[in-house]
Amino acid sequence: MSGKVPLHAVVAVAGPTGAGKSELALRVAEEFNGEVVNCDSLQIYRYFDIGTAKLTKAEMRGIPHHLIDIADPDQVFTAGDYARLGRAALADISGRGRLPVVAGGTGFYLSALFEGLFRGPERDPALRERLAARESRRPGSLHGLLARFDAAAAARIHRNDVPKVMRALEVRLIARRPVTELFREGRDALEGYRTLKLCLAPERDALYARVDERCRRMFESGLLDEVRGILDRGYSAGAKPFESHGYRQAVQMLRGELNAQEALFYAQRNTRNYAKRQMTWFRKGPEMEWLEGFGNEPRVQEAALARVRKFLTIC
RNA sequence: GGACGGGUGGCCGAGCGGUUAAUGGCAACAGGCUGUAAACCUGUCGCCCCUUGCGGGCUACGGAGGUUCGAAUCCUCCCCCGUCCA
Repeated sequence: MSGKVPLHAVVAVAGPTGAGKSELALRVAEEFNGEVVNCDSLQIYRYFDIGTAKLTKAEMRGIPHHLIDIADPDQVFTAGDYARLGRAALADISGRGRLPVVAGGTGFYLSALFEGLFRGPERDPALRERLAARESRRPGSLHGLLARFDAAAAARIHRNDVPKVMRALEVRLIARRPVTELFREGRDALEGYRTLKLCLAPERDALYARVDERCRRMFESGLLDEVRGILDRGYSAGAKPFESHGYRQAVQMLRGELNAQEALFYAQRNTRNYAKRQMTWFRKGPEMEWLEGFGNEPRVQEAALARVRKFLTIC
């Protein structure tokens, strides 16, 4: 570090769905003159409100929120896009002398924002289409191809994980260099900031109970109507965000493939499974400051605010 | 009362005389993840023991008997469940 250039501060609030990230982030933003930057891969999308537990305008209590409703449902949005927009938001907020508070449960986006991605080519739809066709003709052939072009990558990516095999191949074909080699050149990490990463870690059973309850309320408060509305706007039920839990089941219900009870059951179950995966992701996260409990608990909020206060005095 | 069909590990569901602790799916638990990530993928999964290696022991397919070298698989009786005829 040069020591001359003052570093801006940024706080992140991570944790599994339903842990109360939004509430805690809001609290931190209110307390320290901050603005919230969304880091949820689905709140990015317009019209997907109820099922993504987006805060309403009123719930935001006047605190500016960024990177919410910035993409249409049929738009391809990647971690790279997120990292770019996220950094722009950070710069903008810091530039105005305010504190950016990143909030969200998409671990991959969080790492793309802070740790960065490797410097490689972006996705190439045409190439992918060709590769996908090949794979569907002969399942497993992509992994075989990768083994020839980039043995190291083939060794670390399971042959069944087609999306990752495809990305590795795509990189190799476009950059004409193995991904593993590009990885070694490091990531495009965020610079110029001091970061404090908080991660909510509620007790498992309590979290699951809350997730179940939350899912029920989503259906009760019009998730189905929301989905109908999105489809009425002309978006296909095959659009990416419809693949997510809750929305997937709502679509199936509209098609008559599930009844209300089943839809709720599967939505709850998949959300619980997701929460578990998030915890796995964050557990290994570097330099995480753990907060046991939910983000809306006064006790947890006090602990978080104290932590942030201390962090800001060092900055 | 009669005729069929069925009761399998937390659930669903194969197996129908022997390499079967028992295919598979789900759940559960653990984990991976460098541009679609709320996605995609992997491992474990009856109990106990030597942390040793495809190792050893025990308990398991509604219950009780029986046939057999050997049964979840065949026979008998009983108990449940479903459909149909009365």
